[in-house]
Amino acid sequence: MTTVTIKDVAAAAGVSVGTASRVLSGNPATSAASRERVAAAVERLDFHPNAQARSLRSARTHTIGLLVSDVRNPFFADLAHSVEQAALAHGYVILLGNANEREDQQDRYLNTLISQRVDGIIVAPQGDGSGAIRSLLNRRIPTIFVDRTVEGINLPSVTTDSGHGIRQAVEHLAGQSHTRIGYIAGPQTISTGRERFTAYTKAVADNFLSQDPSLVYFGDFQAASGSSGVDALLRLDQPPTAILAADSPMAVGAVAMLHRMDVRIGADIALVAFDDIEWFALLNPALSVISHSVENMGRAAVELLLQVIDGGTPESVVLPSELIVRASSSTPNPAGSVSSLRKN
Amino acid sequence: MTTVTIKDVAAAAGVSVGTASRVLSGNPATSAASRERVAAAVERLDFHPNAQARSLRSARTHTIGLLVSDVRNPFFADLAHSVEQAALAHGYVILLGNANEREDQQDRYLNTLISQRVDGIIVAPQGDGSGAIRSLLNRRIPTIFVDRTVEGINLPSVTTDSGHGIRQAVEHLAGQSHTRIGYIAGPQTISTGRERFTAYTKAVADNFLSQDPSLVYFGDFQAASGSSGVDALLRLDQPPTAILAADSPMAVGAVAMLHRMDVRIGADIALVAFDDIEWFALLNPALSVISHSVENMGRAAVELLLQVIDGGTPESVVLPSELIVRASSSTPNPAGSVSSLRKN
DNA sequence: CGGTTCCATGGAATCGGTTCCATGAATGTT
DNA sequence: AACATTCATGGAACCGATTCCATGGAACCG
Repeated sequence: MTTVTIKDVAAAAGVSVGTASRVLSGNPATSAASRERVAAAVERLDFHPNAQARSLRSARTHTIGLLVSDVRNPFFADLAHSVEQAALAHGYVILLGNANEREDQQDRYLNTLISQRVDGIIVAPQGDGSGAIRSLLNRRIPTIFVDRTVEGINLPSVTTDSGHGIRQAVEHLAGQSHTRIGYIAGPQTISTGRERFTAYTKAVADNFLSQDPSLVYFGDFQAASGSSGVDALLRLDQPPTAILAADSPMAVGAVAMLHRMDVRIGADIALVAFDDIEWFALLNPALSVISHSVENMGRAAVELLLQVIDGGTPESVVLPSELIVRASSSTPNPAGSVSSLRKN
Repeated sequence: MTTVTIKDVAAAAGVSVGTASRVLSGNPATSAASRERVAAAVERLDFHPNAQARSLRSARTHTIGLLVSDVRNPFFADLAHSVEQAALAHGYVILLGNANEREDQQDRYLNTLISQRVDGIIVAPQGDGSGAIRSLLNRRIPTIFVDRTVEGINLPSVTTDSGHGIRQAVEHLAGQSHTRIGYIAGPQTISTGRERFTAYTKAVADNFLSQDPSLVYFGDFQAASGSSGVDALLRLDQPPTAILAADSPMAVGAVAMLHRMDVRIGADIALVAFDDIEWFALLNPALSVISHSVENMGRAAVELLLQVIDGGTPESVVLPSELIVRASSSTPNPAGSVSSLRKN
C-alpha cells in the first residue's frame, strides 16, 4: 500500500504543503503558476487526499449516514438509491447501514456512524428511541427521520400520509360489496405500523364494515408474517373476502400463501398492498397497490438534512399516497366465495 | 455538536490519555483499576471515539467498500445484505457504493473509497479496467471482484459458473422440442454478459438448435432492454418459441412486454431467467430460473477479502448455478404457437 | 518616492486519537 | 540485601491534512 501524501505532492511541485493544500481545496489565494504545478504533481503521483486527515482537521466529512430498516425490501432499496443520487448531486457520499428491522443492529450502526463523524444522518427508525438515538440528540448530530418517526422525538421528517391511500382502498373495496376486509398489520411499535392500522380502523368504521378484531393479523413487516397472516385470516369461521397488507414484503408473503392454498387472487379474494413495487404490476392478476413516491421521499430527505446541517430547522414533509386499482382487487362475486375453500 | 474527546475521558477518569487509549483499544497493559475508571467515564460522558483520528494513526479503518452495479437489482440488494452481514460478523462496516451500471459513477465511488482509506474493496466491476481500477492496483489496495471480473486484471474473485445453468436451461428447452431459442444477452463489455452469451452459443450448437444470429438481442442488463428485446425477437419472421434472459431486470422487462403484447408465458412462449428472485416463483405462471446462491457469494467475498487484507493471496472461488424448472418453461405446444400472434 | 494595501506563500499549530519510550514501582531471583 | 525483570503509566511524537499567522514582494496611491 504505497502512500502518497500532500508532502510528496508539495515537494514534487516545489511548493509548501500549505500552498499545496490551498490549491487542492480551491482556496482562491493561490497563483496560477502554483495551481498548475500542483495539479501536475497530483496527476503524476496519482494522489488521493486522505479523507481521515482532512476531516479530522476540518470537522467535515462530506458523508451522510443512511440507516434503512431492510435493504432487501425493494422500497428501501429504491429509497437508498434515490437518497444516494440526491446526495451525490450535492457532493455527499452515503454510508449505508441496514438495521434488518432490529433495534440492536440499528444501535450498532448508529454508533458506528457517530464514530465516523458523518455530517448528518437519515434514519428510518426502529424502536421507541431509548437506544442510540438518544446519543444523536444529545450530541446534536443533524438527523432526520424518513418513512417512519419515533414518538416523543421531535426531529424533522419525511413521511407518507398513508391515511389517504388506505381510506381510498377501503372505500374501493367497500364499493365492491366487501364487508369483511382483513388487514395484515405492521408492528405497532413502528409509526407506520400504527398510522396505517389506525387509518384502516377508522376507514372500516366510517364505511360501516365489519370491525371484527379477528380480521386483523399483526405481522412484522417481513414476508413470512404475510404468509402467516393469510393463513390465520382464511382459517376464520367467517374469513374476509378482501385483504389489505400494510407493506410490500408482507404482501409478497400473502401472495405466496394464497398461491399455495390455491386461492385465486382477484377472483376468490381481493388483495391490496401498501407500497408499489415495479413487478407488482406484472403479477397475474396485477396487484392493486397504495403507492407513494420513493423518489420524492429520498430527494426531500436529503434536502431536509442539508438544511439541518446548515443550521436550519426545516418543516417536516408529508408526501401523499394514492390507490392504484388493478385486477387483484376486482372481485367479481365477493360474498362467501372463499368460505368454500377453507376446508383445504 | 458537543464533542467529547479522549482527553475528557482521561481527565474524568484521572488517568493519562495514553492509558485511556490503551483501555479503549483493549491493550493488555492496563490495570483493572484504570480499566474500570475509564469505562465509567466513557459511559458517563457518552464518549464515541473519533474514527478519523483513530485510523489516521493506525492506518486501519475497519471499513470495507462494496461497489455494486445497481442496488435496485434485487440480486445486488441481496448481495449487499449478505456482504454486510458477513462483514459485520468480522467487525467491519461496509461503505456501499452504487455504480448504476455506469463507469463514471464507478470511478467516482472508487476514488471516494480510496480517499476514505477503506481497508479493502469488493467490487462488481464495470468497464475494461482503464479507469480508477488502475489506481487500486497501483496502490495495492486489497481488492476482490465479485460476480464479475475484468479481463487482464488478475485479482481474486467470487463468480458464478453460469455455463452449467445455461447449458441445463438450453437442454431443458430443447427437450421440449424448442428449436429456436431467443436470447436476451447482457452487454459484452461485462464478463458475465460475455460468459453467459458464450455458454448460450455453445449450448445451442451442441444441441443442434438454430444458430440464427437474429435470435440474439443485446441488452444492457436493465429492465427496459428486456422489453425491447422481447419486442425485437417477436417481430422476427421466424420468432423464437422460447426466450432466455441473461439477468433478472431484463427478465422483468421481458415479462412486462409479453403481458403488454398478450403473449401467454408458459403457453405461447417459454421463458427462463438468469438469477433467482424471491417473487419470480410468485408469478403466474411461476418463472423458471437459473439460480445461484447470493448468500454464499457474499460470504465468500468477505472471506476472500479478509485474506487479502491479511496479506494472503487466496484462490478465486467459482460457485455453481442450477436450473430450476417452473411453469414458465413448460410450453405445451411450442412449435409455431407464437407466429400467429405476430400480427398484433 | 515613501507608505499603505493586497496577496501568495512558508511555516507552525492543530484536529483526536495511537504508539513508542522512559520511568518508577512492584515483584522475583540469587 | 542487591539486582534483574516485569509491568502499568505519563508524556511526547506522530499520522496527513487544514488553517492561522507572519512575512516579503508587487501593486497602488498620493
